[in-house]
Amino acid sequence: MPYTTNDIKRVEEKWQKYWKENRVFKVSEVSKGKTSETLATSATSDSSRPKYYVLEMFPYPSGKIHMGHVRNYTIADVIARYKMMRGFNVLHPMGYDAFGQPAENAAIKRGVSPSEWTYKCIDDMRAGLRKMGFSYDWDRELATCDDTYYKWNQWIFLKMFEKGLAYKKGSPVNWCPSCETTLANEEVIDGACWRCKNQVVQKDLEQWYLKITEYSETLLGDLQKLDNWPSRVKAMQENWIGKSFGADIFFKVKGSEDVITVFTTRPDTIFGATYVTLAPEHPLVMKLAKGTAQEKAVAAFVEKRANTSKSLRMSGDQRKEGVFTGGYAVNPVNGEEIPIWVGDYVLMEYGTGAIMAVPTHDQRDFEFAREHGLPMRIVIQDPANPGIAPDKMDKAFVDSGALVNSQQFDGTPNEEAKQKISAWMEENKMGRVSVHWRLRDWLISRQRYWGAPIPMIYCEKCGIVPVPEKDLPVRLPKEAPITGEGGSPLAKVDDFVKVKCPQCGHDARRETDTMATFFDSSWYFLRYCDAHNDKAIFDKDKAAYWMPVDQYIGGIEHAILHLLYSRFFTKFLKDLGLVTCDEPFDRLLTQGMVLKEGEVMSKSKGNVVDPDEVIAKYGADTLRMFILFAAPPEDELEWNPAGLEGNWRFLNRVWNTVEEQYVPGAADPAVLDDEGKKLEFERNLAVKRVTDGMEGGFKFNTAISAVMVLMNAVDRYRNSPLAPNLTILERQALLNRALETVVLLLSPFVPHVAEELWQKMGKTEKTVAFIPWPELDESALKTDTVTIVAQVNGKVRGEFTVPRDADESVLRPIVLADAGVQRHVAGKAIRKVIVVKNKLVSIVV
RNA sequence: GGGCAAGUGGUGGAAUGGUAUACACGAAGGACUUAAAAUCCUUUGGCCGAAAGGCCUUGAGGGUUCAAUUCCCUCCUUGCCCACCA
Repeated sequence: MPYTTNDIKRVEEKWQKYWKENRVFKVSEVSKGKTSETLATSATSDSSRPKYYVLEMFPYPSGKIHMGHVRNYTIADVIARYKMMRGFNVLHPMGYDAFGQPAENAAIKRGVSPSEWTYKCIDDMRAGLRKMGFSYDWDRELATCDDTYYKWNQWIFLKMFEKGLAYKKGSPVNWCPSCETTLANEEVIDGACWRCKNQVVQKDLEQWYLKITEYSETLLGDLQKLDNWPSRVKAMQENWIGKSFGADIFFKVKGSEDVITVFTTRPDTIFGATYVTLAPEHPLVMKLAKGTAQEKAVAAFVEKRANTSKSLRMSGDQRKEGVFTGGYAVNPVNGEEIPIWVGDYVLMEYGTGAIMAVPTHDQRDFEFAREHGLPMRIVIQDPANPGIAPDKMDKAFVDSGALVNSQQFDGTPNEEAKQKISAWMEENKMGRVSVHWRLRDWLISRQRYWGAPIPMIYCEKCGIVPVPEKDLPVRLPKEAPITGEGGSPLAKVDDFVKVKCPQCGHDARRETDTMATFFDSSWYFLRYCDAHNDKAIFDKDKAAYWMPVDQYIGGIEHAILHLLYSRFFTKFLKDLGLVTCDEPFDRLLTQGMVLKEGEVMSKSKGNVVDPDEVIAKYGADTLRMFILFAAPPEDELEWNPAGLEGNWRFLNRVWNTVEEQYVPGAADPAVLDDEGKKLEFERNLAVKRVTDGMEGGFKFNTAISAVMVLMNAVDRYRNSPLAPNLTILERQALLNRALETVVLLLSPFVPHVAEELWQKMGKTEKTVAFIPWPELDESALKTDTVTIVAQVNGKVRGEFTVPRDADESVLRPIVLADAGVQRHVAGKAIRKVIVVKNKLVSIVV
């Protein structure tokens, strides 16, 4: 019977039901050498089996799964199922990153509670995931909005507070006026809110921060351990952490006790500093201007700057504006008095908020100096332009050269001078060698409702008091006035706010901000190790068994935020003694986007293809196969209905061939005929190619193509004449073996069809997911003869079938006897013959 | 401006120094059919040629090598990330 739409539905529902009811993918860890109970249908759990933890980035439950999810989770599912067949004890969990703003927006728009809306979405999501046939251990499912989960968020926060890693400070923060909440630096993209794309402004607020900077050095250094991460993700993190080596240099302010410390990565240019520039927010700016003719101009500049949003400043022409402060600084290396300016191109948040300007050797300083007519002095000679005058330069010279105008350092190559001058300055107390980081502490408080409450209490007598551990979780009140306006909704819930101080017992107020949702997702992979523990965040031994995640899969958009925060949390929890690994994710695969007509599929572009519709027409297996076959997992994937159709036809062909050609019970032949040998060769070649594809970087597209090649060989074998020394049954046995291999090799990709065909083959002992992966018979790949090519002067001139492993003495006469080769060799002297065994003979004339 | 990828038939893509274009899609022709769908078979990088065969071809140019999509240099294009970070 051909494979029709009805069959797909029947077969896919049948197996999804079977997997669910028998909890086939429930996994048990081996803890303290003890084996926990396991279901008969799933893999037997014995301590000799190595563990494998496959994880995909859990979804935000927006309602329905989309093609991006389908791609992400299909890739993970193939890996999980393959590892199961290879005998690993596989943990493959799923959950929901369920806190966040869309739930609040839905509450405002539709009047449903965020909780109700979210749990409904989770139900829909789960149904969508089940329809794809993913091999999750559903017993470990979690949602970050459950108090059984966020209780431990709060617990981590308290531990961080205890260790001084969570602290509150007032400072200018990124504020999204549309979302009415603060944002982390990482959440501001091109000056706009990452979620709503509105312009972000700066606001002075008291906020909670996590001291991620405490881990800068190890977050940077440990990137080196991540051999199996894409290099570009590592590069992005490296950039983001941004370690700069250089020097802090002390400039005394003329006529005052004040000292301006500048940071520079170019101490070699110190003799070329012709002015100093301060950031507008620098505390000395107004002090310097006070009482000078510049006072008004400086005040106006600072004011104007304060009223310009960061995003506006960064957009536009980036002309360098600034004014003279009226003050002078003394260059410590030569006693020169140079003017102090305030300029908008100097950022208070980076370095010391002050720079020494060397216009000849820094392009920004150059532009500022030109704009404002400031002096320049060359201190590094451009080898291509010796003796050029500063006013003849059209841009700063930033390459290497020897020092000039630098006293005792004249003639020193500048790279060498960096070290020498720094050391010399340090010795003479003019400066010190220093390192600055781009990474800032992580702002985690949000003025929103749908998040984990920050477990802190404000008492007039005792100050900031942490909620005692025994009082966790601090539950989110069910009802709160969510309007999207006027700050934290929780502040308006009296029952929540009013609390007794845990220390003195007097009236106190709760913190009403909630945690950024990236907090929730920074440790969920640890909770999966022991998802229902109500006594502890997780059992240490269980985490030690499962961690690190062996294979993590998700989108490149999380290359910085989520992955950096997760690394930070893992390191913190390791310091607490709860985790044994340094890094949470051993291997990382970043899957490419799904495109349609060259554009990313997205709701806003209106070009989405609904997975449900595809499943209804072709089934989940066809969808899975198309997604895996059309492009390697890391590449972009162009949605192609014709390709989908092609994969559907292939599955039909496999289905029909098994139904019509597979006859159980045939006995293997003692000796193979030539056609049989060929089939066994192709069968083993497919095993080798699929296995290599799985082990060497998840090349699913070529793995599937290898199975297609095997199917082509099966058809050829069926249509070949029966050899005289074989019985029909013996021939049948070879065909059966090949078809069994086809089904097993395909099973990680198309599990429903594979289960059904496996059953049709009469193999009912257990689900196909735990049948051992086909073994490779290397000897079948060693044919007696091989095809080699002959090249003359690097060009292919002939093809030969020769005995395997023949050497030059055998090959040379065969090749030279060939007419095609002779045409190009005759009459010329043979200078060299190169033989690559079983591959080619190369003749140089 | 800095960093990282990538560029191969009509299309998605394959090949990690050794037969460039595997596998699939699409297209063309054929078989089956009253017909269509489905299925099956054949052909399918370009140019010259009746054929045998020859020449060209992996963004462009150069280099290393008997041999380069693959290694090296220069340039062009596209995508992504970061960015007045001193």
